[in-house]
Amino acid sequence: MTDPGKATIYDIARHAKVGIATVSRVLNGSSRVAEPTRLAVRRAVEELGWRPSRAARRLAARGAERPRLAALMPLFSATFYHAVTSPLAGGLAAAGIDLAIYDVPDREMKNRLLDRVLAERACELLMLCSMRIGPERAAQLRSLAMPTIFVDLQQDGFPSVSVDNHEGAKMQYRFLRARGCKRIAYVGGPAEAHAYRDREEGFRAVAPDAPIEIAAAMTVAEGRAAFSRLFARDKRIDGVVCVNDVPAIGVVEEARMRKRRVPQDVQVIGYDDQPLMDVFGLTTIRQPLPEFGDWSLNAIRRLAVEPTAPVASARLALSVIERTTTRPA
Amino acid sequence: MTDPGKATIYDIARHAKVGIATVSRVLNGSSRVAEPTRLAVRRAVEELGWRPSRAARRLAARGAERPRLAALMPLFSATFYHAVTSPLAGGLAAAGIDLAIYDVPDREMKNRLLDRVLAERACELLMLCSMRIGPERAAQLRSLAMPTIFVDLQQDGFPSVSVDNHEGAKMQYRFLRARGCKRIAYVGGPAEAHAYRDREEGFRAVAPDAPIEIAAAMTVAEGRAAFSRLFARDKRIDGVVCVNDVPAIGVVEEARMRKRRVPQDVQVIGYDDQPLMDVFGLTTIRQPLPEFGDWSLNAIRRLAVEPTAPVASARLALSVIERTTTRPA
DNA sequence: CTGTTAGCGCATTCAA
DNA sequence: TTGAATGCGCTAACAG
Repeated sequence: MTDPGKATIYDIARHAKVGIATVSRVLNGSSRVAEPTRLAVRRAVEELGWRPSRAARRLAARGAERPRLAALMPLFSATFYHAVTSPLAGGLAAAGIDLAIYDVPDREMKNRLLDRVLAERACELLMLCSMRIGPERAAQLRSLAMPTIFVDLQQDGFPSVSVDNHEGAKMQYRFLRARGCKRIAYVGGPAEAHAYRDREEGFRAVAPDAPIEIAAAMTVAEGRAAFSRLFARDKRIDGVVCVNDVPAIGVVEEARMRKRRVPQDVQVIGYDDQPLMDVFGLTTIRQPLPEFGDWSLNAIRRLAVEPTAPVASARLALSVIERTTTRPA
Repeated sequence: MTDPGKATIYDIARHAKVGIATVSRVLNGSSRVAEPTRLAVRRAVEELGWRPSRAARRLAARGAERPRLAALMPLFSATFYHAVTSPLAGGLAAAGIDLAIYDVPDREMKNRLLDRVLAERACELLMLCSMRIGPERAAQLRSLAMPTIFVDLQQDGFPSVSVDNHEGAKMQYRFLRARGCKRIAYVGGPAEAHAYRDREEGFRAVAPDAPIEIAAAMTVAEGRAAFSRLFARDKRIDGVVCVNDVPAIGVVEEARMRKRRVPQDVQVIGYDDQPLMDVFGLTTIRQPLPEFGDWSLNAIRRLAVEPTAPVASARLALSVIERTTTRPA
């Protein structure tokens, strides 16, 4: 029929031959309305495909508006995602702040979403996870006075909470070295992820010549495959640094499958300290993920009250969680 | 000063002794404004603590509004949460639907949030995960014509996607029986969770006299503790049905710690088939979690277009994933 | 029971 | 460069 979603209560009032107040009444189920008129209105609503306008309703309702946080993040990692959104969602609800989540699979989508969200002024607080922005975008955010925080990666000129991924990879390398490894290899992840790229760079910085294999999908199976390739290149590998715990599990499994004892023959160290890694006994780098969420929550609460408040960035400490895939010191 | 957030551009116009159009101009950085006036306005904005009204802006902007889905769910389980929101978030973005997520830690918060969201008409689509509602709430949703779907649990009169948790527990029990278990015990979860309670009821229905212990926080450690208690009550237990994979891991570990061989002496079956369970070799019940997300996405897309569209509920099939914590048939 | 009227807070012509 | 007026779509008095 008519362009759906464009009809207003005036249209349906005319169509049903009643006043707009009556329309509003049946729409809200408030006060009593004669059955015939109510039906006429309902029918008009159906026929015209009317849809309420949130904006108009909110405006007319005179109710206080809740600030809204738009959180853009790649949802590929269940643990990361949960670790940050869980404290956030709970705390924001208590603080009366709405949370809108947008999945950002790639850079193109990041820009599309950002354009949209900013153009529509869909939020008054912005949180960008695991991504960075260019200078023009930064300028835009500033000129719009949009309070923005970065999570997982640093961004010049904006508050952020992050860890030093370069340093994390170096810690992994040094740890294996200190445990006696002579031939250390690296299992990396997809370079699209800044964090993974940073880790790989950090590793490269301390071990320029070490062999590197990529586990693109970050699965256990890919970890196994990566170790197989590494092993084919050099059977004397005695240490493997992994960009993430999951492929690290695969590395351990495959090594054992090939009769290499872990940690006697090959030592393995992961990254993240995901759930259950203690049960596996995987030595790994712990990222304080819950603190990402806590910091974000506090920053957002602060900015919700005072959008121009200065917020100090946080660089969280990494630590080695020593378990049984590496030898005791 | 004045009640912050209550100031309008009229207030700041008066305060800065200019017209509201001018205020609007400096606020939007549009067209040229004399530097002195711009500063005056900026100052007024600061002093009055003015905050833009999303609703008014959207209304004035005349732009089309995106429908919004409010998703209420308990965020306690990372895997469940991720499995359903991930496909949803991606698909909704593509469909031009915004996703607002609300953490629902308990029933009280559920009602508070529902009251708020409905009162504020903060969304035009509603998704309720892992929860049910009473008749009065159902009537309210219907009278508001709020399209609502239920995920994880069935709700009479509304479309839902779910599995049969009663049946799942029975499958677990029967599976162990078929593998020769004579004395089967149950490790349950917190009764606040409908799904866990349903599973426990299902188990009870087939094994009225079996011992039951609860792992309240659903951790590996609690699984261990639960088995310890079970073991103290009856050393001849030869099968353990678990409400969830995580405590199941604890059960396996503790059993082995106590020199019970798994699966020779004690067989264990979990529930969920969470990530990495294949590596652990845990026999478990698989819930098709990604399908929860897919079904939800489709249902929401449908309802976004036609709010009154009839949507068929889905009851997804459970399956036993046989691994090495149970004996071969 | 129902229609008329007046805003809600802002962006935007249109004049000045 | 600026201000007054208009309208966005809806709710809520206020009359009838």
